[in-house]
Formats: sequence, C-alpha cells, structure tokens
Amino acid sequence: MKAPSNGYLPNSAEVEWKTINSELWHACAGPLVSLPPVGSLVVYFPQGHSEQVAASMQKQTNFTPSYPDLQSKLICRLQNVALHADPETDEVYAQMTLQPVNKYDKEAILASDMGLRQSRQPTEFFCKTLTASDTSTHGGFSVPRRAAEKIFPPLDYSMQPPAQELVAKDLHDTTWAFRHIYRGQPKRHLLTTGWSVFISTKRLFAGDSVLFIRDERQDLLLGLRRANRQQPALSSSVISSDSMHIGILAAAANAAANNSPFTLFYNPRASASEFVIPLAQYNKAMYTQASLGMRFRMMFETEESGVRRYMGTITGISDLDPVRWKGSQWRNLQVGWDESTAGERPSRVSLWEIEPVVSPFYICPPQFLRSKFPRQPGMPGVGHSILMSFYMDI
Amino acid sequence: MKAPSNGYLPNSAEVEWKTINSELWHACAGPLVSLPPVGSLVVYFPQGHSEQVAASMQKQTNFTPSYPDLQSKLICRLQNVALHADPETDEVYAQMTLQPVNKYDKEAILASDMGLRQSRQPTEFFCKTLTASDTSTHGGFSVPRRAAEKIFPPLDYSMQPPAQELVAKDLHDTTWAFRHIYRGQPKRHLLTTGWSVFISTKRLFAGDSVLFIRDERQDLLLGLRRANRQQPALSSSVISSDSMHIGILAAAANAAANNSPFTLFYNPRASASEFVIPLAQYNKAMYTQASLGMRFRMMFETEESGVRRYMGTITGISDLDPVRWKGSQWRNLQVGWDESTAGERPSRVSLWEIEPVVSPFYICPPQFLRSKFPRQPGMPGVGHSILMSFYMDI
DNA sequence: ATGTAGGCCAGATGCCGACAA
DNA sequence: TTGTCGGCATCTGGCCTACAT
Repeated sequence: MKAPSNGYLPNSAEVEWKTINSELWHACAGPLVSLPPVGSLVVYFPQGHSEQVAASMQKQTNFTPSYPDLQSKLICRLQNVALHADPETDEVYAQMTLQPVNKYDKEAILASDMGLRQSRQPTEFFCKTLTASDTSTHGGFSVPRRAAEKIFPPLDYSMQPPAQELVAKDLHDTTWAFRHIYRGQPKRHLLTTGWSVFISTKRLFAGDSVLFIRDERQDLLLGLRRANRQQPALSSSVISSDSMHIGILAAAANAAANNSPFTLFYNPRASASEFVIPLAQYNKAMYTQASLGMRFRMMFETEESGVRRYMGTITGISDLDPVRWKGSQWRNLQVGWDESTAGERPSRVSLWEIEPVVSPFYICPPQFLRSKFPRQPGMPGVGHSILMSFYMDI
Repeated sequence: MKAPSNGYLPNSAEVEWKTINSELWHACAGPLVSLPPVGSLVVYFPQGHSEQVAASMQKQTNFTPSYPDLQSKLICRLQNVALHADPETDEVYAQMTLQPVNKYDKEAILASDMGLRQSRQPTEFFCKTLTASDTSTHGGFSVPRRAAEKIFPPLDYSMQPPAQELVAKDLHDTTWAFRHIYRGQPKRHLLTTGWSVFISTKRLFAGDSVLFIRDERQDLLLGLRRANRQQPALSSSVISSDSMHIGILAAAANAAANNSPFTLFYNPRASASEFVIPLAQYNKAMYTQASLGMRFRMMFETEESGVRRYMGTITGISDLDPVRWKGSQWRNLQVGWDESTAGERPSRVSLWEIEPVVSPFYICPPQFLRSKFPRQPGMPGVGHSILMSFYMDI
C-alpha cells in the first residue's frame, strides 16, 4: 500500500497515483468527505449546481440556461479520480471522470456492493484554529499541549530551554521549518522562528486552521483549512465557479446524450453538500421512507476536525425547484433542528445525508417499499439483505 | 456619455453599465482589445479554445471531449457585455452573452454594418513597466518626467522641495494615496510614501506595469498589467481555465442545438488571439484571398501600451487540427516574420488578424471572389461596396 | 492551559543625494 | 533622463516573560 517516495495512499489500488499526499488531502478535506472508489457507480445530481448557478446567472445576465435532456440524476461509472490542491490557496479538490450508464443492469448492482469507503482520519494529527496572537507579526504559534506531545517528536527536556527544529511538508511538497521550543511561565510549546514566513506566505489569518499530521514514517505533514470568508462581490468565483458550474451542466447533458465521459471538479469545502453520491449510499437511502415528523440525525464537522451528530425533524417534503427539476430528490426535505443555534445548519437536506432514528414500529414492511420503489428489470431482489445491513449500520 | 458618478463609458449606450470604470478597463486591456457593440453579430470560433483544451485534457485524464454538433464557427448575436476585474489580481475580463443565429438573413448584413468600434485609448495616460528599484522595499517609484508632467496635477515649484499628495482609484474603486515629490540631483519626480503598500498589496514585481490615466474630471485612475509569468504547473488554471474552456465548448454546442443563448468569458490578456470576432471584421477578411507568399502587416502591442505593425509573409495554409476542426479558418495561416526576433510572434494567425499589403496588381477581380465565396441565399450583393471600403481602410 | 500585552533589541523599511549609464 | 547604490533615521518584526482568564 505504499507509494514509492511520497507517503502512502489509502486507496492506491484504485485511485490514480498523484504527487498529492492522499492522507493529507483527506485530512484537509475534512472528516465527512469520502470519495467513492474508482470503478464504482455513482449518482450525479446536476441540480446541486443548478441551484447556485441560477441565482448568480440571473443576477449577471438575466438568463438561465436550460438543459432539457438532463434528468435530475445521472448514474455514472467513476472512471478516474485525481486529487489536487490549488497552489495559491492550498484549497483541495478532486477531479473525477464520469461515464454515464444507461442500463440498470446486473453490473450496476455488483459495483454498488463495493460500497462506501470510509475516509479514514489520519491516526495521529491535530487541527487548531489560529488565534489573533498566532497570526500577529508580534509573536509565534502557541501549540496546544496535548497536540505537541502527540504529534511532534519528543523534546529533550534536559536542555535549557528544551527546543528542536521541526520540518513539515505541505500538499505541494514544499518544506517548512520551525523552531519548536518549550518555555515561558507557565511552560508551554511554541513555534517561533519560521512561523511568520509560513503565515505570511500562505496568507493565513485568525480563524483559519492549520493541521499537523504524522504519517507512518514519522514525517510531519502540514495542511490548512481557510475559514469560510465571505467572497468579495463579483469575484473571480464568477469565473471559476459559475462558469464552471454552467459548464458542468452542459457537459453532463452532452455526455448523457452522446454516452461519452465528462469531467467535473469536486471541491469538498466550497460546496456544502455532495453532488456526487456513491450509488450504494443512494440505494440505501432509497429504502428509507421519508415522512413528515420523522426524526433523524445528521453528521457535521466540528471546529477541531471531528464529527458530531445533531438531531432534527422533517418538517416538509417539496421540490427545491419545481419548474426545472420537478421530482428531484436533491435537498427536497425541509428540516428543523433540535438545538436552536439554527443559522449554522441547513434548512434543506437530501435523504442520503441523514440517518433516520427508527424504533422497530417504524420499519416499513418490505412489500410497501417495493411498491414505492418497483424493482427494475434485471435488478435482483436484494431488498431484505440491504434492509438488514442498513439497520445494522445505525 | 457620462455615467453619473463613476467616470464615463465610451459605449454607454450599448454596454450595460457596471461599477467597473470602462475607460480604465480598456486601458488595462490594452490598445488592441476592442469589444464588439451589444446588438451586433459576432463569429465565435470554438476551436480557439479547443486547441488549448485538448492538450491539457489529455495530460490530465486521457480523454478529449468531442462535440460533433459544433461547427468550426458559430454566428451569434451579442446580447450583452459586462466588464469585470478580478479582485485578487486586477485581471480584466469581459462576460458576453451570445445568441446563436441560424439564418444568414438580411438582419445579419445590416447588423454587420455596425462595424467595429475602435477601442479609444484614453487621451491622457501613461504606462510604465516597473524596474527592480520601483518594486524594491528600499525605495519608491521613479516617475518618467513626461508622464508626470502630462498626467499629474502641476506641482508648486516654489516649494522646497515641490511636493503634493496624489490620490488615485483602481478598478475596484479602492483609493490609493501617494506622496509625489520632485527632488534629487538631478531633479526627478518620485512617488514615496504610500507606494510600497500599493506594491505589496497588489503583489507587483519588476516587469509588471502600472498605468495612470486622467479622466475628463481630472481624476486619477490607477491600473496595472501583470507580466506574463509562467503559470505554476497544475495550478488553479486547471480549474478556472481548462474546465471553463471545456464548459464553453459544451455550452456552445448545447446552445447551438437548442437555439438558446450562452455565456462566455473573454480574458483579453490571457488568450493571445481573439475567439470572438465581429462579423463585419470577419466578412471583410473573407474578401481577402490568402495565398502563399502573400505579404501582410499585423499589429502588436508595445511595452508602453502603444501599437506597432510588423510585416510578414504567408508561408503555408493548413488546418490547425485536421481531425476535429477540418476546414476551420482559425489560425490556418502559417507565417514568417521580417524581423528576426521571431520567438515573440506567433507562427500561426487567422485571416482576420492581418492586413494584407496590396498593390493594385494583386486585387482579385470580383467574379473570382464570388466564385470562391458564393453568395448565400438571401444575402444581397454587397460585394463591391464592401470591397471598396475595405481597400479604403488600408 | 493558553491568549494577549509589555519590554527590548536587531534587522528591515524607507527617505535622501551621489553617481553612472 | 532615470536606474541603482551607500548613508542613515526610524519603525516593525520577532523573541522573551508577566499576567489574566
């Protein structure tokens, strides 16, 4: 599982090898991001983009593109995944090549059994949101005690003061060196020399996060996640995102019509919700009968790169865009949240994002499920086994 | 012709008003950039992009998109133009909405008579390429004498030393203040206080250019043009440019098939050659019979934002991409240049970029022209009048 | 346990004329 | 005419501890 000279790749058998360190990429992408394995089937929901595009396009040009050939979902085979990081911002993104699949044949089911791959969090890492002091020109970086002891090589505490040089590599294989010192009253771990050039070169500010991970070879890797600063109005995202999204819709429509592959870019930290879903995950969700008042849990990322589940209730089921994407399941569930810090959580979610909280009484009998989701020709009857594994997962 | 509070717009009757200062935008775009007026007909040559896309796509994914419905050119009505500037880089670009036109009807000819609009250079402006001293932290900006006397408000030379504060606005309406002082031995104009923050905030380096223009209200405007630095490999341009270009091809193909409008972005300083050509300019070029050995002139931009013509000879006529865009006229002329500083000038150009150098003996009789470019059904016979105006223009 | 402020020194910033191309 | 350098005053950057939360 080891790539020759650049860390190791969890999915190296399936993911094309790139110079990007895959473990660091996933750490930067966050704990909730899991890319489907190459060769699997995925569901691509174009309206995930359309929603955002329509708003900005209408502002800009009073014109909304329409692609009548494009269904609200598109089942594809994932031909290729490549990991990238923007050299300016270190923003991580993935490039996927998708081949539309027309027939819902047996191969589809087999491939769907490849299932989801959990994105393993690196075993040893920490993530800290930068404070004003961390980013000031006046001083260095204050390392949380547990983090320093877990991740950094142990200091020689017989020295006065204990200190060493740390070397870490970022996603572009650029090397950064820091002086790690343990001093002050009370004693603390600090990064001094080298820290300010890192901060200024990467253009980091208070609120952004840095993460250090230690790989199997004890090498230090250094990633970052920028805070979601509001984009300046009429920014380059007009080009790089809107135009891209329009292009994605057009390319998907074209690819579906011609049975040809197309490429899209997935930026996990820019788009809050997935628009490429592993077919297994989608199928699993389709066995859930969503209903008003249904209780569910959903995972969110914490500031320290962990996950936490919040509970909510389905308050409505309706099309997000009844005109252009009627009957689409993309964010068709309106939800309320138990905890009142509401602004942070979305008011609309999709069925495959949530985990229903079920009591045995709420299990729908299989025959009801089949009547709502009739078995496709050539699709073997796997309802029970999937149903079982589904409940076992919860 | 004046917009209420933000400079004036040369094309204000036709170009939608934006918060971008149009005069400064055109100055930054360069003397050779002229946008066609809204409402006119333009020819869109998709392969201008395809050429670049194919190379990078094959590197990335071993997959070249193909859009069989897309002809090598697409006649469109220009519905809208908006001017923008990237807030990070100040790179100027235009956003155009194009409606494909299927019929080559009379309206097309009338619209084509709207002709080209010359991009007027601002009357009072100067452009200087920054030296190492200009960008060093050690000092300020040395203003060329003629430039300072032409553009800046006159100094009070009775002061010792003569000095004043200059205030200028950039494309984002951000205000910059500089101390303008006339001192030294020999005397010279310098910008001191305020200059270094401008340099560092805009991230300018030796080789980049700044330009000061004075508008009709005597206000100073401040633009910049970055040197063509080589892009870092696998940069964000993979997203913002390649994906965009693919999207443009797909969107154009879709729009042509559905007779619907599409939007594209035109970055005049990134793409060396036009891919949106005013129909009048195209038609005019089509009355030129290109032949091996033909002499021509072509305009290029000088470093100081002027233009100069170089002479060359047509050395070959061949398809740029014989497989996918057979018979396309986009850069189908291979050329040699008279002056031997060859590397700077392209080896392939398109017919509408050049000005043939003709002697009376080389004028083709009209009947020959007609046999090569047969009159379209419904297209009135305007050959002679256009032919005349063409030669008069030279 | 860790964020921020004050002290203090070294090195960078930035204004100047000299000189040369 | 204007690019670069040496001289020099000033200010910021950056390492340290103290103190507060």
